[in-house]
Amino acid sequence: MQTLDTMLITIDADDPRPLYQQVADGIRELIASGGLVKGDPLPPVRQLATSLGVNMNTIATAYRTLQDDGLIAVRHGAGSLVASCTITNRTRAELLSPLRPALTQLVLADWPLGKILEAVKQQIHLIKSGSS
Amino acid sequence: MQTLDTMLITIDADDPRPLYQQVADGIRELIASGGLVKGDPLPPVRQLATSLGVNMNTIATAYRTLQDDGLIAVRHGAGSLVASCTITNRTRAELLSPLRPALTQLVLADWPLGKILEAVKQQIHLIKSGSS
Amino acid sequence: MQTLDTMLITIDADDPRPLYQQVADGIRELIASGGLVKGDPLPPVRQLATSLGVNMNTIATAYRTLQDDGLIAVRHGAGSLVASCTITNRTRAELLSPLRPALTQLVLADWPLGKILEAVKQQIHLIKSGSS
Amino acid sequence: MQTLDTMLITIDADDPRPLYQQVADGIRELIASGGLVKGDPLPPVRQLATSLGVNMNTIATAYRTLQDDGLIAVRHGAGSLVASCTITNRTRAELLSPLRPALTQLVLADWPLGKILEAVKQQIHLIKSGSS
DNA sequence: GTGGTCTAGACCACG
DNA sequence: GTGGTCTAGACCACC
Repeated sequence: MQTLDTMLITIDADDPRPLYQQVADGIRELIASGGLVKGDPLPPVRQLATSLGVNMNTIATAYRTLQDDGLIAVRHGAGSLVASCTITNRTRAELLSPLRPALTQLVLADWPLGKILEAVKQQIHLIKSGSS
Repeated sequence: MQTLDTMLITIDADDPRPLYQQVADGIRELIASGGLVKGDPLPPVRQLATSLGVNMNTIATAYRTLQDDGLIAVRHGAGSLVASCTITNRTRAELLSPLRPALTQLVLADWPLGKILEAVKQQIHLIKSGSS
Repeated sequence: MQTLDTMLITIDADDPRPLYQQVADGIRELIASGGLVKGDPLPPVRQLATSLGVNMNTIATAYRTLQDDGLIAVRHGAGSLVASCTITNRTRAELLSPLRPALTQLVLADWPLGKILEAVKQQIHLIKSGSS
Repeated sequence: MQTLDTMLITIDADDPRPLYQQVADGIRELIASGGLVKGDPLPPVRQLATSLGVNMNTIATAYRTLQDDGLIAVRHGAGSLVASCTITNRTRAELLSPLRPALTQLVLADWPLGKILEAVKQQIHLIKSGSS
């Protein structure tokens, strides 16, 4: 059981992703890292909104996205909580397709295979440990 | 030297990426795979547009993106060509940041590290060989 | 005369209906099935609330809804009871309007008329027999 | 091929459904009736919004709902169109569950089975013919 | 007090 | 000109 105070999500205006997706991705990482486990409550929409300095609706959209993923449950009038820590019902192709352009950039930057794998391993470690 | 007819870029309306980015990513993969090398001409904007069934501006935007990468040179009135086969001027963080959310999905899907690395190796191989 | 212990109402967090309406609908089905008849007492708000694991106000709202239907009588300080087993004062249009979107879904799912009528017959039988 | 002018969707402030759902349900009926077929363009978000006297975002939400159903395709910057005329990937239980409370009301109103079936047949006919 | 919905209006991304 | 995103603020439904 985790207190909500550990919610460390950062919003970056220069990030190409829309704000609500940055928030959703941030919470996904928190769940992936074990920082949030099944049953943990999420902060109220309004609280997280003021805490991150964004609009209420932005957070609501992020929560709706996570609800569609089956990762969280939003209970009208009673707050939201982590419903599951794993994503299922997603095909291998759907999971891998966002990887393609990201890896293409590394190939074009002339990174050798070993360096890429090393970086991937490091990123996964960072995700699982909940760092930066 | 490669003829332009081998340009095999596929556009998918269900892909979350905007069309212009699908086009740009497609050309990036062609360059990464060696299917296009330095000096190779790119098809005229109009021709690629009609060939892919998209708007001319969509292709123009894609070319502009690639120009910003330094990968292609757009010569007003004289067509475009591949200017370089490697991306430089990109920080390690910029290159790795799109990897984060893609890998988070795999972690949430409960893929073990080995399976992820195997998939990454396979994807890189597909990119370098210019497959699917 | 029916004892209250046979109250078998199930609450489902994934149901799109609000909790109070699930409770009200459940009691409506119990009355429609003959599981509760005119004069039968309903469980006290507090008891049903703890029994279903929901808030007291949720039950109170459900009872108020049923009272508006004329199905139950809520006597301050003396418990509630089934006041009638039939709904009146409802226009044909009011009764049929919730059917429209439900049937539209079946039409969009390409169910032939016969299959829909069969399913309707089965559902009515389930309601009248008080099953699942 | 249908012109957009035939879009006859009515918004009712007294309807318990939220506005965006009334719009989505209205378009679902238009598709179910054959008034809109695969490939038909939908009116631009802004146009339908002013035409119905609601906010742009309300229509955008309705369109997003229909997109999630797979019924329409929304193409950023290029309008929306009907992508399919049938709903799939929905379990029998999911399709039938909204029928339960609607039928319960009719049972409580003491409608005999025959009258209910007759009304259901009529409603389906109205849906398929695109009437009121 | 919680989340849901809606509005008006702005700005941006896209085709 | 299209749809997407975001804001500020309001009101309602729900628990």
